[in-house]
Amino acid sequence: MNTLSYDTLAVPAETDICDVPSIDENRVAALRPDNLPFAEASRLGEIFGALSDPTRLRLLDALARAGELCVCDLCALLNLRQSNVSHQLRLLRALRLVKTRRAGRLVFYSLDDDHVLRLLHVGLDHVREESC
Amino acid sequence: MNTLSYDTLAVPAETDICDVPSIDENRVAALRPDNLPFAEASRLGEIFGALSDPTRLRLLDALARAGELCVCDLCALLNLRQSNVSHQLRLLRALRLVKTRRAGRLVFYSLDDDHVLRLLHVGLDHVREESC
DNA sequence: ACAACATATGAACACTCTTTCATACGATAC
DNA sequence: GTATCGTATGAAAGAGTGTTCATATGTTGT
Repeated sequence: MNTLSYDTLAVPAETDICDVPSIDENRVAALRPDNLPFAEASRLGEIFGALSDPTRLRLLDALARAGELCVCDLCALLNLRQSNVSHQLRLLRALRLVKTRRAGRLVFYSLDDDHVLRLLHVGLDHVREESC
Repeated sequence: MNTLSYDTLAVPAETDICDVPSIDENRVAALRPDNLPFAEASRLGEIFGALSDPTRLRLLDALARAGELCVCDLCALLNLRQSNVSHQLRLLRALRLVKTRRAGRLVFYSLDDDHVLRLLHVGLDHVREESC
């Protein structure tokens, strides 16, 4: 999960230089203007990176099913240590995938974004389909 | 991107033990049977993990736009070293996100799965929407 | 005030990833 | 066959990640 943010359009800021004589230079030149900018790819990578860990996926799935849950309930439900749950939720919150609501000393977490749910569903479709 | 595969249903195989007296034991008990199994979360995490890297995202985006491209064209298009491109494509191929076609000494890569495209689109929607 | 509870945070360890260089493999052309 | 081109792979360095323990912060109740 990369957090860098330098951009790459036609002329990249990376140190990489292609070491192969390109085969179809016209085609490449035509495609290049529409390249996904590196900064956007990085931001997108952060989101997918948040979804790349089984523990975080189980947390998100639990929140999706329950609506909202406090930290200690998530601990009990998924059998995780409290500090682990807090750390992971912190990461998800930083990416605005999850939001919080305080109720006394409890803090209830819930999904903050509709896209996350869609990503989970599409991903699960993929996983379940391929196992046929 | 975790590659372990032990399972967790009602009774998890992890060494984790919750150290907090649960607040809402009934609610937790009701939710537990539908928990996302750890194995499934791991598999799902692998897919998202493949999408968590900017370089791989740019490769996939390029393939999505071009239909298919050989390794050296991807190098030229994204300004990446050949071995880097090969390594990343190998990973994507292992997850069946990408497929290959040989033509002489060239190897053309293309997207193998429709879900990947949808994941990219939903993800990009999310990223572009939040920057408003 | 204090004690008890829920959550957050910092440091540290083991582990994994990304990228690179060097080199091997495979196919074509001579 | 040999040379050349395109691709794949192994090893290694540096950076990053996930989880844990210990502890801090903040809230409630007495």
